[in-house]
Amino acid sequence: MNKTAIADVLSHIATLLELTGENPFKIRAYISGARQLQSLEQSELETLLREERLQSVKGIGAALAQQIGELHATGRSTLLEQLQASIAPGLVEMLEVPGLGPKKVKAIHDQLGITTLAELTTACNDGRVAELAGFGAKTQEKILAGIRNREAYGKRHLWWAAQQVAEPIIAGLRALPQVSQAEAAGSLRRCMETVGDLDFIVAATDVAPVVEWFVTQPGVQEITARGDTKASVRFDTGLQADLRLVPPEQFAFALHHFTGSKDHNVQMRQRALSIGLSLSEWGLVLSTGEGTTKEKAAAESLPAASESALFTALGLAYIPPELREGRGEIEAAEADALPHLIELDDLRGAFHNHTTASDGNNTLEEMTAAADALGWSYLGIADHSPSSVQARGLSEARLAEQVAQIHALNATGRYRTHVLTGTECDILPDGRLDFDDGVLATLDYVVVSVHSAFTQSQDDMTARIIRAIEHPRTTMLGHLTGRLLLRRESYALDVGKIIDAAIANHVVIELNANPWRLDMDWRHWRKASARGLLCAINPDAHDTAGLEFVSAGVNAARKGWLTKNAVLNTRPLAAVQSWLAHRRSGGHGHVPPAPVHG
DNA sequence: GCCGTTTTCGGCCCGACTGTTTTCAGTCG
Repeated sequence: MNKTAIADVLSHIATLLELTGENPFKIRAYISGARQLQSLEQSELETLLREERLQSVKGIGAALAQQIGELHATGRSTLLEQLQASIAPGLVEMLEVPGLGPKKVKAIHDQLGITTLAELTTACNDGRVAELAGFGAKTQEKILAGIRNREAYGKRHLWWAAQQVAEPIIAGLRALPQVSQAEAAGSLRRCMETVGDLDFIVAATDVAPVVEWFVTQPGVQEITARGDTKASVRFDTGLQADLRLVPPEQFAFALHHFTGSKDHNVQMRQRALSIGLSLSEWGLVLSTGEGTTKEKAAAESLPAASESALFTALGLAYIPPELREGRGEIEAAEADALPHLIELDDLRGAFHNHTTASDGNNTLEEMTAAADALGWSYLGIADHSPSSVQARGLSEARLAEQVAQIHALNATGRYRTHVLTGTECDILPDGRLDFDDGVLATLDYVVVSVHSAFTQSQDDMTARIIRAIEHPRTTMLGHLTGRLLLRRESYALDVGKIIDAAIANHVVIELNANPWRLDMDWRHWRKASARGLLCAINPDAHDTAGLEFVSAGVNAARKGWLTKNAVLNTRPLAAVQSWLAHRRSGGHGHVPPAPVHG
């Protein structure tokens, strides 16, 4: 089993342990172990297992090391099998119903003998659930509603879509006279690729009008909580949103707390404790003395007018929200070694875009005009190759015609944006490219992508892509895994091996910025970039509006700790042209390091 | 189950909200 599969098993064991009423800290140990494991590289895990040093990883002790070893070697867990034999799978499903936690599920099971959601629905309709101790009519109704809305409640949303809902709410909150500060927090602010719900943090003195405004927004279908410091609503799209109201002096602490991630917060609190302080959403206080953190925070919190001040108080450089994933950012901030992250304004153009020649919805000239309006120095056109019949892939002749059009367009000088000639060339099932070398040689660059035979084995797919990477005409690899967020999983492939091959062959890997893709995933970039992999942030635009997807790509790049220098399309046109020319001239494997700009 | 330069035992983040209670348990984040 690989580390992801093992981590999934450990998390599942934690869930099952919850249902048995186990010690919560034991459960937390399994969850934390799974997280630690996930943050290791597969190769690190192999090494640690081989050298029997797994227990050197913080959070993994004897028991977890044994579990992990067993799962790695055999793919099975005796503990998991024991738990599965004793717990009906329907109980795990019940945990997903909002309002139902392990205690209530256990009560429902033990006292009513219920093991499935269907039985639970019947029992609620019969009024039997309301009669249980600690339950009542409202709980029963909430369970029924939760089961009905399970799909919508549980669904995550693309960051791009959630951002569009959040933007007007933030603007509206800021416009209220009672509000001095308002920000979105949570996974939206951290720019996760998908978002579970929205969190808004508001500094206000008079809360009632703010709550009233919030719960009466268009699209609000249900108000699920409404108090003096918090209100929750659910939109008709299923997206949920929380509003949290704090006094102005607590704003920075609350914003930090609700931005998370959970891992980041745990580490921040540990860091605070290590220097004699206690950090909470309420403030930062001395960890000694009587009283709760909240009581002390109200009376004596160290002031923090901003998140920056909060980090400073803990001896840390400011950590941008995108990095707050508990993946080493606190250590880096302590050493003042955080990267200077790429910004949207750093981009000078992009390489992977489509026109009406293949499956795009805007013409070459419309796309160019749109790029010009964005201030781009260059726009790469990479329409599909012949094998992508469904996308009207270009024949050799049509490609030659398009290249001639591009040269003619550039010659007019009509746009400040220089158009580069490229192709998104299919990687055929055996790893050959879909155009002959001679055709590829007429282009400024070549993006290679998989669009067929998604069901190949991992070994075949990996070998196929590596063969394409080793092709001397290949400039960059498009959408590495083929995933569509919330819709389609990645095809099977060994990402590590492909990154190795790209670095060895000086091939760029694209960060496809289409909000449905964001592929290659941000989690791989930090290490890959440190090893010399060059990134290109490409919108994969199929219309003029699609060019703006690059902002989602920049978000993902920032999450991957990428700097401006790590991304090819931050370079000026001349530098990009000379880089591409060098690659075409057979500089294969001998490309000098990228010049440093800015 | 994990951890430890005060500890090998006794902690492990903790507060808001809801619904059920009549002082608090469970859930959530």
